[in-house]
Amino acid sequence: MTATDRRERERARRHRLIITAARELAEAEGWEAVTTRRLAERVEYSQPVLYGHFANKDAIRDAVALEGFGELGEMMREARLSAPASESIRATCGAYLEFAAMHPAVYQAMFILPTETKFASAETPAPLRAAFGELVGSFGPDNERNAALAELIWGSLHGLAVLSTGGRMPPEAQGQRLDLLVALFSNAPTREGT
Amino acid sequence: MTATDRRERERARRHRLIITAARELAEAEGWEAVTTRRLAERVEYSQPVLYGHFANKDAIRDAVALEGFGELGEMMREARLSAPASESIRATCGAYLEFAAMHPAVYQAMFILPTETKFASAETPAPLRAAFGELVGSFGPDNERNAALAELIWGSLHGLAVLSTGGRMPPEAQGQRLDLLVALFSNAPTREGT
DNA sequence: GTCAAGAATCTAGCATTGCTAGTTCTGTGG
DNA sequence: CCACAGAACTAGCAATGCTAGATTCTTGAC
Repeated sequence: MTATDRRERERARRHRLIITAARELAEAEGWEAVTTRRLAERVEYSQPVLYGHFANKDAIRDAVALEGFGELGEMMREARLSAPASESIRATCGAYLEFAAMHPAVYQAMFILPTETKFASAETPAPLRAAFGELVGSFGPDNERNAALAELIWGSLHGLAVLSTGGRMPPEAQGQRLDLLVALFSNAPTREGT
Repeated sequence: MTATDRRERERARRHRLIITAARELAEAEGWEAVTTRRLAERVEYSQPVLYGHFANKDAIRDAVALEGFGELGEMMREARLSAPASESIRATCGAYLEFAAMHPAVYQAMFILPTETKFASAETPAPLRAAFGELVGSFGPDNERNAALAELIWGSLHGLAVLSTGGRMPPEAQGQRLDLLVALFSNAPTREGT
């Protein structure tokens, strides 16, 4: 069945093509510029083929987001491993903010725009779990306390990322904010109470 | 000139009517349901009158946001004043999160959706400055250190607010997260370094 | 009171959007 | 070589933000 086999391969290739085209277009001109017509033109097919691959436009964005979760996890992992253990929080968080600044449109698809992707649930996709695991891991062993700290610092990082790329907070001072944030979280008491 | 005077009054009344109608519709069904047609129907005028009051649809949303900044500042102020001084950070931050949870659509217009409103600039509208001032004030006198802490905690609060209302973080645990956040920020050293 | 000037408001329409029904083309198996 | 299945396209629908042009309504001079 090499015939249908080849078809399968070509189909997968086109699937990837659509995702990367959407990503590039979004990164270049923002998600509001990603219309089904422009996207179709970009991949050199007509609109209906997009719907042969994805249920609707949002599903395409979700696919871009999923790709992003993988990359984000990878970036945080590498940053943590290539830094001394005493700096693992700082390195991981720095990688997070760097990713958000480098790929604002992908970041938007992951964490800002409406999505069908399930967070903190049984159906949460593996790359997302892995990325969050990196954040927890930077605090040490995976126990309840570190998970809580990781969740909180994730919230903080997300806030900083989104407010600065959205022009609501001066982006220049992001480094200082990160320093301050890491300092506060490193002072965290080992048990609750002082 | 009571004639033109009355016209002026009616015009102002309708201006307010449009804003509150947009707000209610957004809060009830989300901003994507706020179309110019539905909004026009709701205020019982035709579409073009909307454009006699606002440059475009986004300007209506910005007007809703501006109203929100006033209310948020007010809420934080009241919370801080009716709490013991030792709890002012906690009270102010609690009010922030409460506002975000109570008025998700308004919060979205203020801090998430694209906007023409200038943040951290000379043209920043007074209600926005006042609201941020409340946050700074909860840390004590308005100096550089407290401003930096306020900016950072604002980022953190925003992250928590947006991730929990967006279904990306379980909303039930918001109280615990707030406790943890406030504990970390209360431990902040007075001068940089340990 | 009448009637033209000007303001206020509406109707109707444009271009663009996401999505799809129905037709045409293409390549494969007999 | 041909009939047929699947793939791709054309053309269109309903809804969107916004606006030009027609229409109605108010106002003030005579």
